[in-house]
Amino acid sequence: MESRYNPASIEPQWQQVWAEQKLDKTLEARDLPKFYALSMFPYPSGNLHMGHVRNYTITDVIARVYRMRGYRVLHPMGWDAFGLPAENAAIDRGVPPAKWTYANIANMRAQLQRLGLSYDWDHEVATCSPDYYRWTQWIFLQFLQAGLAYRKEATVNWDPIDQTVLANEQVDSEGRSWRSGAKVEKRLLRQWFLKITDYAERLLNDLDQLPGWPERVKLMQENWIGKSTGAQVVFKTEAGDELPVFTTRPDTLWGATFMVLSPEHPLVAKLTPPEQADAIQAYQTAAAAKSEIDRTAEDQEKTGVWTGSYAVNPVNGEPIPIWIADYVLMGYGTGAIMAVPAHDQRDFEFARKFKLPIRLVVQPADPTLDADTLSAAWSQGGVLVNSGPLDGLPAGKGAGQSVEAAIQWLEANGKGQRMITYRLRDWLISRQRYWGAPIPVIHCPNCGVVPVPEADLPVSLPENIELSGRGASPLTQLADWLTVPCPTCGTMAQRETDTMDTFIDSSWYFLRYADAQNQAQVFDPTKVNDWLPVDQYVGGVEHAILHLLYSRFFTKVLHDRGLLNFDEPFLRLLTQGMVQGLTYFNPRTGRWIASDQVNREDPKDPETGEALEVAYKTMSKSKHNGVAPGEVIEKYGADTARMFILFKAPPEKDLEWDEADVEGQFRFLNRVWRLVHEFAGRSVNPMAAALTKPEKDLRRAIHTAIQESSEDMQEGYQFNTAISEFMKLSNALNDFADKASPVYAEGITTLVKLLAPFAPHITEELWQILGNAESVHRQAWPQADPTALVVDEVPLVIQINSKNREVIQIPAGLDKEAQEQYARQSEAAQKYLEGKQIKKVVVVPNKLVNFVVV
RNA sequence: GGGAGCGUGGUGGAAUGGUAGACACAAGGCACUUAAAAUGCCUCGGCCCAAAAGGCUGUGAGGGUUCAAAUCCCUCCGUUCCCACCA
Repeated sequence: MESRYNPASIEPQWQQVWAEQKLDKTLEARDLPKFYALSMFPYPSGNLHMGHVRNYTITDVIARVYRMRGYRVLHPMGWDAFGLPAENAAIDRGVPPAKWTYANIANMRAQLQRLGLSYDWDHEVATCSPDYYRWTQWIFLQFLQAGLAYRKEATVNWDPIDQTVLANEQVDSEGRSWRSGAKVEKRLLRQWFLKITDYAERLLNDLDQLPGWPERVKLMQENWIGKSTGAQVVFKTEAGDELPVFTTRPDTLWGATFMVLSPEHPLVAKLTPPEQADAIQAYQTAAAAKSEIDRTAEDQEKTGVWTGSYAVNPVNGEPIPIWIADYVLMGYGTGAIMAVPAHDQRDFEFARKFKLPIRLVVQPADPTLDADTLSAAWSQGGVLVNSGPLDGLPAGKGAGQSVEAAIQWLEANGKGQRMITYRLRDWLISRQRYWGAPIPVIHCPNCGVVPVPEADLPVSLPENIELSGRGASPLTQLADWLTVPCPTCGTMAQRETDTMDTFIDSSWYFLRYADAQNQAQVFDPTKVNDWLPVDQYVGGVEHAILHLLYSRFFTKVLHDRGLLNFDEPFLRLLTQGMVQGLTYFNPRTGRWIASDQVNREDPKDPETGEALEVAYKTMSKSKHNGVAPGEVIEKYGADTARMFILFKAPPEKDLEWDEADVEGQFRFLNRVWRLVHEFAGRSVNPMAAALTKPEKDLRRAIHTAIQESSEDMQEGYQFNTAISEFMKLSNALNDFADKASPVYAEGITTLVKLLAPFAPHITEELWQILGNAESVHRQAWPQADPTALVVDEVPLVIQINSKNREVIQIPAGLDKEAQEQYARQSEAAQKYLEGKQIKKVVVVPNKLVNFVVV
């Protein structure tokens, strides 16, 4: 009867049974409460890494617990399948991107299935499939109709040797093309944008509606949207041209002693007298040659050139010189600033370097500042001085303070107006790439930009192509594909050859999952409104900004188009930490060495014999750490891998993968295996009228495990402490003598059920060995019996002057006086209270009594 | 420079105002075994005492609030992440 726990044989066997029985099919019964559990879908790179395993295991446990609690659960999986790696692989190996991608999907799907993840594969989507991108294109047309998609010029990275557009990630830190090594140039192209800025205010405000999101993610989104309130003030040049500036500190306008324009500012040429022209042009050329990185680098010394012109400060009529400097960016605000050196550090450094005047307009009570001796800009509080109508006001942004007063004064005197700006830019979605969803528009010489009629969707991507990595997108070379009659006038016209940013594909996939196979519509609104919003979303914190913001934007737009009855897609969000692998580092050679080549006790470089440093690296980014999920699963089984990754650290924290610790989880599962096998087939005594003391204690242990692990799963998903509860229960069962007791039987079945969402295969096997025909995954999640949790006695801590002196057992639930009486009779009290005067007694019911004595 | 977080045994971590170190990993010892593996049992923050009993001390450092602080407040140190010449 006794058999060894052999995951390699039972796991695939049960996976097959579950697949045949469609155990993980999504329940559609409308009378059950719904739960939508979602993991961020992977890019099909070809292989699962430990970060994936962690992500999907977390969501799978949540989905399984909700099923056992009686919910109908949608738990789908799919593929974020468009993107650059497929093109790179195509160039390197001469395989068409589609073929490479689908092969990877097949491979990774098999790896996911091997982990025992309870997906309903009937809801699978792949963003590169025409069934999917047809609707991505349809949604783009919705944006176009809503006036939320438009074209404007924007720069791209241009490789002059390969004659191709490069993604930012294809440009190295020196500004060279990764493939040709050519110095990358900037080129202007007309490209498509989505007007996410129209939604900036809602995307910001609605963060308040997301109590189930981590605060730090909301804060990151808030910072990314970057709302700032201030004023627009128009300065005039001597020639009468207008130079609007945006400032968050309009109260310091009286302290503006010069202006700075971005070197690219369109008025620069006009402002420059001939004698300054050479200097200005030289500076502009130098600024243009600087890479983004150089220009935004920290501790960059201030540079700049005077244009030779002056502007008039509208609040006091003073002429102030106009400079250009590369620390002012054309892409932010108006590309021009008023400089207040006394109260802005960058302006201060600039003024000191070029000997420009500094005028104090905020004077704090202490220290008393003097513009001549100022060592840094004063950006803190104080009272306004030298500021005409604002003199004497407290500096600050609140009502009645200087900023608000300044805005009101500017508006009343017609010198400027209140203005709100956002750091958020419109979303550039054009990619000069092949492997993406084609933007469904046609350029007609007569009609201009014409949307492809919905009936003609999808605009399919020709799949059998060859990529060279040189020249323009292959779409521009395919005459058959490129040339089509204009849908409006019939003239021969050309298709748009840009494809969409892959972030578009992933901004709506969670909607399609609810109705993945719909051929007639993007989705049936009834189904989507039923399943959505997502109840629990799980993924890496690296997506905290872009993906989550774009998905929220899409959901709001589709809501406003009347397609959805909700406008926030994800109710609760869990951002899981990274998985890192143990590696060794040789500080002299700078080489990383995999852990399996090094003796842990005495890490030495296998080639040079030098001592090594221990380090952890992110699994997905390092090739040097030899731990792939495949090997671990082969050696210990999927259940052990799942248990380990959940037990090792709380889900939000980074996790260091160390194979030595995996053994511990394997041993725990083996112990459970033995416990159940030793029990199975035994006869169980009938329930006696009264439980013995050990039975009562065991019953309390059982129901404590239920109670605690259920709480751990409810609040914050503390899988690590939930598993430790299972271990405690297993230890209690192991120590329990009367194996024929009905309470012991209750403990065994409870343990198997509690463990089922975590280790689905071994529990299914053990459940069957216990004589059950139905799957353990169809059982109800155990309920804690409050009567079993009741304790007769509690430990009481006796403190004298807050120092622990003794622990005694007292009856539970005593009133304060009775509890104090027990405490007074304790040995510690007798010993330490003798001859002392009691100043105060603190009684915490069922916990402690503290005697404060002198 | 701005924002957020973290800092607890040899290690991962537990404890969110009330017995610090749950549950594990590693390590050491013992039992079983011809032996090994597996398994079971014991010890395991530091210091004092021959040992036990016991005592003192201990959650990055310093201070504060409280009968009571890993937990709350202030200052500093270290570290991680995000953003950043953002007007």
